[in-house]
Amino acid sequence: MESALATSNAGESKRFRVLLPLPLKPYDYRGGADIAPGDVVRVPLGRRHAIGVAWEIADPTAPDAAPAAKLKDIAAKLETPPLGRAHRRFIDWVAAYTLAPAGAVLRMTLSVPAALEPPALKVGYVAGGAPPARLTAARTKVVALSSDGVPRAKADLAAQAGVSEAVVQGLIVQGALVAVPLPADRGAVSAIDPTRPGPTLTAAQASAVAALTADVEAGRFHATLLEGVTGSGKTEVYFEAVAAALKRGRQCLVLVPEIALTAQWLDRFEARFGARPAEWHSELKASQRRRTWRAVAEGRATVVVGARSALFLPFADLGLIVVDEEQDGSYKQEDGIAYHARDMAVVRASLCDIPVVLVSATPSLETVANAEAGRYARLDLPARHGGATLPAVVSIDMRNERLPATRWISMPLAAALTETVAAGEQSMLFLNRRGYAPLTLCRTCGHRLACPNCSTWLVDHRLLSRLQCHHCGFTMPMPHACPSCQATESLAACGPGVERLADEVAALVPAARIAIVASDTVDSPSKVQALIEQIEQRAIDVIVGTQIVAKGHHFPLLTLVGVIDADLGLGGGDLRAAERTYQMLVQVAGRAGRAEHPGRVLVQTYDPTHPVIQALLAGDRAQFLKSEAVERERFHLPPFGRLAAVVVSSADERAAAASARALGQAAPRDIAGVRVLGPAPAPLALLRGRHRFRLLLMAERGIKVQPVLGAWLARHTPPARVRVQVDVDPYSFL
DNA sequence: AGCACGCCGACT
DNA sequence: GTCGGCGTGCTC
Repeated sequence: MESALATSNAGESKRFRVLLPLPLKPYDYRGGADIAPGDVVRVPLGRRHAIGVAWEIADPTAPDAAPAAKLKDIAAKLETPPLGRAHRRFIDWVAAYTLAPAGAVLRMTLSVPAALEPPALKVGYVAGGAPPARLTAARTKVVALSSDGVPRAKADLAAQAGVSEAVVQGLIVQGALVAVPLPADRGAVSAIDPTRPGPTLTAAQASAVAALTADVEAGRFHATLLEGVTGSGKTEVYFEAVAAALKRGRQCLVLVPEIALTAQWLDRFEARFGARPAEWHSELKASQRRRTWRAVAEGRATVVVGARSALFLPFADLGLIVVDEEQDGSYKQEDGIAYHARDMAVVRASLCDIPVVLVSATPSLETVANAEAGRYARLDLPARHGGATLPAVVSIDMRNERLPATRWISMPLAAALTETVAAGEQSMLFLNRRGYAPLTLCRTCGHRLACPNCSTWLVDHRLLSRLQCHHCGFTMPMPHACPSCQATESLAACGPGVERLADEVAALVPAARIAIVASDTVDSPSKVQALIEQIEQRAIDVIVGTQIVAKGHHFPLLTLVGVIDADLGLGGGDLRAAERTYQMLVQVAGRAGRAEHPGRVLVQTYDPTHPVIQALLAGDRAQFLKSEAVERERFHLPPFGRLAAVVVSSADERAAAASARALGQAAPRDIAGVRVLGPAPAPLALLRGRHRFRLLLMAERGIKVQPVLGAWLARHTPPARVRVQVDVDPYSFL
């Protein structure tokens, strides 16, 4: 695959640019004829060694080339599959786009240092050499077991002989057992079988499959939006595209927003292909991570399902990328290198020259715009069951409800809840707030319990009996007295979280069996599985949950959905607030009445005339997208204009403010179609102990913002303790 | 990111 | 007099 090295005499050395997984530019090293671009190498760096990738052959005459006298030799080439040219170009592309040092992007690929080293040699032991000196009963067992000549690891030998490892160790020291190398555990080869017969497809599914299969077989870049409501069979359709790529011997990557929610997805995959795909997410154990990384690099893992970071895995021969739930906000990485995995998936597909499929029931405005402009093909799947009746959505105007300050469930919703539980059906209440109460204040002096590291209130988590900051990891026990005025019995919970809402449900419907579902109560795939089983077995009557209940699972008996505070996400002037809230509410509403049971959705709101609420009530998605697009176009917001956020932060507030001001002064002024707003304190002015200021660059659509940003930021070098982070295409305004 | 160097406060 | 805090700077 690699371009052949120019013919060179053996032993002659070349200059290589070596990219290290550090926030540095590439450094030049000397390498012999055994080194080729893409090789993973170990190089001396200062007084230590570092692992990096031979990126390309360097030009010694380049103006910024290091002087020959500074060059050091590449110390070794590691036994890791080389990083292909397309992958290296992808890393360079992401670095250029996000204005991050290429080394920092490489770090996302070389995220498992242990996988780069040769696998630890496993040692087994066989009987041999000296017979044991004092033949105890325990030693006899070990000798008898090992006399068959089969090498066993120390722990296996001890376990199988029923003795402790100390006994085995004693025999090893004596020389009665001798070490022999065990064959390295290379991990299982994928048992995923694309030739198993697929499901029977509807005509619409079959034609979508035909289009995607043709793309896979052409083996060329092509982006497709696969759109269809839940239950329209999108997953079956892209499974067939996966099968087509596998039949051609190529690897597939399926990106999903949150791996914890994919137990049902994994079951479906296994039902179709006879085995589970490799998983990639942050909760993997070190050993699994190492094995999977290696298997992906060596091409043994044929299908990977993973969170956004899986996009940087070193696939040996990627043939297809699928981005499921492409509209999901969790694809956007905010900290460190700010990138959008959906957009970068399209870039990776383009550089690898392979198809990419964006899948959604409610595609993002960006993706719809790309499809309408003809940049993406569009495949629509109609609902399968003759148009499963959409649940009736009704709004409740909370301004007329006059609820006491410690209640959040309106009369109509309370009545519906009681009826539904009495009928033996299930309900779901949606409130996007974890914990018991979002704010605790002192009734005596008015003091509010705030995070010491962030400008946010501490959230009362009664299930843990602690206060928690949702932005940094800060947590403390609930104090007995007010920290400010020392008054006791004076701290009051303000506002609802799901835990408190569950209390209210329990008071309203004492017989109801309630499950609180939030990222902190259901935080592992096994807990998700257990919860789903409980719901399916009708052991739960009311689900009270945050946004994690919005997607995924099909519960046939769920006939009532109550949205507690539909306006919650709409404040704050975030450019995507309306879109995000609408998507979320549509998904939540979609949980109701999926089978024969008709469902209903009650939406509590203080602003029933808001376009988001109106669109939800009317069930008119197209109209909503259109009016939202008009708004964004008017203000030159994405996708009709470009944004880049610059966040200046430091533990030292004055230093951060000074740098932010300096950047404001240095901002480009005379470029047509570009303007810079700010600096202003960021909405989260203090985050994890750092004071933050924001600047926002707005540009017309056709303008490449990276050169503008690059030139701008080069005009001010902040002191070391001040960090300047750039977010091209920011999602939130935090 | 490491790991050095270097320049100011509390110890043997 | 030294030990050691972590601010600043460099690594081909």
